Amino acid sequence: MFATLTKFLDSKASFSKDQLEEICSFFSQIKTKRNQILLGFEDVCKYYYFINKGCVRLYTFTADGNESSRYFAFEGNFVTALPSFIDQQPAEEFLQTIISSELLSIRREDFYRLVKTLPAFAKIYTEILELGFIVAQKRIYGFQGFDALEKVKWIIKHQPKLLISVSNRMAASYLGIAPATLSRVKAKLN
Amino acid sequence: MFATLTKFLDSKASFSKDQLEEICSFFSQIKTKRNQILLGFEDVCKYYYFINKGCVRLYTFTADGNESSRYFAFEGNFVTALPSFIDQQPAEEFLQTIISSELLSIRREDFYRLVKTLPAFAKIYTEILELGFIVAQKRIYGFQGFDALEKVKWIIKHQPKLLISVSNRMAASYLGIAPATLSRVKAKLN
DNA sequence: TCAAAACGTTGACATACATCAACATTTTTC
DNA sequence: GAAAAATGTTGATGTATGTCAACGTTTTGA
Repeated sequence: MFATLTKFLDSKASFSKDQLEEICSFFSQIKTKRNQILLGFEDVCKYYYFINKGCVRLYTFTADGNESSRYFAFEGNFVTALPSFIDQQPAEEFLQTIISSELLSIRREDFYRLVKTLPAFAKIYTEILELGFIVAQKRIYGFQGFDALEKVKWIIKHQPKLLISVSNRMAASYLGIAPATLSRVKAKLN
Repeated sequence: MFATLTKFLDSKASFSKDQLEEICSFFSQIKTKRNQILLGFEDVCKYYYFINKGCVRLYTFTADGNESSRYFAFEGNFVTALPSFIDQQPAEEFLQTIISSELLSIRREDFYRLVKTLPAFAKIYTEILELGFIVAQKRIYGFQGFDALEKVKWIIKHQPKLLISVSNRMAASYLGIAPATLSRVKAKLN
């Protein structure tokens, strides 16, 4: 149950067996269904999730009422609605398992207690923040000045898993284009 | 010379007089001219900057060769090309003082030494990361689904300083619209 | 202080892409 | 396993905004 998590932790910093056990003791397993909402819009986010199996999507609605996907997290990664998790304000996004998934959740208090008490865990948190920042920046700024075709090519190159694992509609909403446009671009690429 | 910086630090965490002095001792003052480049594209970023006076812009060029402004930092704030600063890869952006400015710079090694040795300073760094992440997310995702008019209204509401302090061209490139479009939208708002 | 450069504004025009709709296909659910 | 719902595809059409150009104004730097 904790194999993937301990492997992840070990790859990022060095922990003793006891420490790993202590960390794992704070996580509970959750099984979710397809399209299950983990966090609703304007909920305050209380949990950090580690994905044992499945896929979690972060998404929201734009001003004109369209879905906008922000992030897809797959097996072996942490995910949460970070802004809300950090400052405990109502989230401006949803967390959803788009396929039936197996997650490990840790409560915010426990998470921050680990950050406070285990320097190696604090280091992992810093890395998550740094990496999250970098990835978000690259993704978003990388798209600036790209037309639909270039966006699709970019995503095929940098996140090939995405177009395979995720519906056209969701992928399109991640790329910031209409599903019809994505469909046409894909046709052009064959 | 360090008044603004110590005020900033004190507002974020508690330091002893000695600690503040130690921290300040790592900063050197720089005076820059209008449009001076602090960090070129593909340079590796070695410094964190604190702005005593002036304004620093983070910008890059899009695939189609247009300038794209990512961030404007004003007096009393830290700024750097974070992705490059963190992982020491060539920056995919420029750092520039758009008006003549007075900065305090700290070298990366010194910065991380402070993070390592002073828990209060580490806390500030974590906060910078968290806040940077949140601000970047809100800004960028906030614009999704906005047309030009809505973007301009948003910026007037949330960063009123920006349209005043910054040229039309730069503001437009921050909003992801053409200068001509910004001009037209502003005319419409009067 | 003045010439030169940069910038802002406005109009005419072009175009990528959204939207809508109709139909085909796949997936879900009971 | 059949009916229903969701999704993907393709065509026709509209529109917001980019681009280009011309001109007036402001800023700059020697």
